[in-house]
Amino acid sequence: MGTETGRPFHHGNLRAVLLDHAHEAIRSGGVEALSLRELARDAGVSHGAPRRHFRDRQALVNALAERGFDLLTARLDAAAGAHPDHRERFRALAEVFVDFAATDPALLDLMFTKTVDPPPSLTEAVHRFHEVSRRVVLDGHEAGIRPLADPERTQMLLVATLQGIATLVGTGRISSETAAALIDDTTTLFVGPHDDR
Amino acid sequence: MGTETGRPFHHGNLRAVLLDHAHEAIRSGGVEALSLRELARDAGVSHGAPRRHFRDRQALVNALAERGFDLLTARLDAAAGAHPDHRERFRALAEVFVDFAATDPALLDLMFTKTVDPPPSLTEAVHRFHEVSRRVVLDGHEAGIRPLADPERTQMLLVATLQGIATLVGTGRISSETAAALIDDTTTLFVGPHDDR
DNA sequence: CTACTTAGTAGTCAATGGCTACATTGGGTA
DNA sequence: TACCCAATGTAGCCATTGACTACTAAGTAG
Repeated sequence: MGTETGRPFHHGNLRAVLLDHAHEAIRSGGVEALSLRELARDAGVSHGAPRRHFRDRQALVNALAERGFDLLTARLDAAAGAHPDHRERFRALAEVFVDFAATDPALLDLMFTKTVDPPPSLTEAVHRFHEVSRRVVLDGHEAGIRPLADPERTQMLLVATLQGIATLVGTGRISSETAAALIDDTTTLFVGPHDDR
Repeated sequence: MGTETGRPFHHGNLRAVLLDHAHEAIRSGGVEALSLRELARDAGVSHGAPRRHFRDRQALVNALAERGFDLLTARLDAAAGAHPDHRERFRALAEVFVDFAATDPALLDLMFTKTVDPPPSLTEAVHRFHEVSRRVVLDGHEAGIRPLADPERTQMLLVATLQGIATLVGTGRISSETAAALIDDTTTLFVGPHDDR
């Protein structure tokens, strides 16, 4: 997937190394702290080398966003697969989302920032990301759990809600405890009140 | 309000002019397109002048975020005041939010980006922003509209949801039409199904 | 073995943020 | 009124950066 060239050449796999360091850089310092030249230095290559893999700074940012979506999608997938019960699966999804935001606020920010002319690979990554919640919501819908009439819209509203909670956590405006409570509430709204008989 | 000095001095009111131009700049080009020197040129002052009003680039960004919150708060207030009916008031709030995102995606992005060590004035602006939805939700709660047990959490979840929808609109991932539909759905979830007798 | 493509290097340039020393201005006050 | 002083703006400087170009090295395919 993605635009991997993959084969070790002069350096090995510069592109992957650059992305790793870039990820690390934004984790401590935000997007603004990204510098192509610094990445080059970190990787031990000349300042022009990154240009062979990323047309410009924005291309690197886009690649990071794509990586972010792939990462989040993988975690959501794993969480969904680990819980057969719909309610638990739903909760697990939400928790993964919030955890992602708490761990990597800058990356989440990138992923939900407007990009003019996003590359097709990014658009595809976003699509794959939506597929996870889409499947979960559709499963619930078929099992009779229908908070709204249209499951497509339920899914979109769910993504919006989770992204919103995640953003509040990522920006430090609510605590992890509050976020956990909001996940409870979201679950109540989307799959109904807990049935503790 | 905020940190206005206000009195015309050498230039007039450089700070306000800089903020105006900055707002305009990010509207067409995002945060990355912000340049202190370009702002100075636009305002017809030397490149060092902005430094008297904003310690560094980040301070300008923070001031923009603050302005964004004040702007959004004012619009939300106006919308809330214009609708006595709870359901309509709720809808109006949501619509203002989404409209704001559609018009000013970069500003919304700023407002919900992590800031290390935000200035007190920004924190206060955020607080005032939360007050609007807080009051609306509490009013509804007292009128018996209680989607969740705790109104505080209802309010926070509402903000998260609206911010989420707004972000999806702002980033161009959903259309305005879809957003309108999601507002319907949000209203259904938070105020109950429409009662068309 | 040779030609071609990909990856990386080295040097250049304009623009930027941030710093410092200096000039100007207007309000408060002795 | 005259003076002082803090606020405001200026001018010059520097390191860093993103982007561009010409050149070199290294694999690969014919």
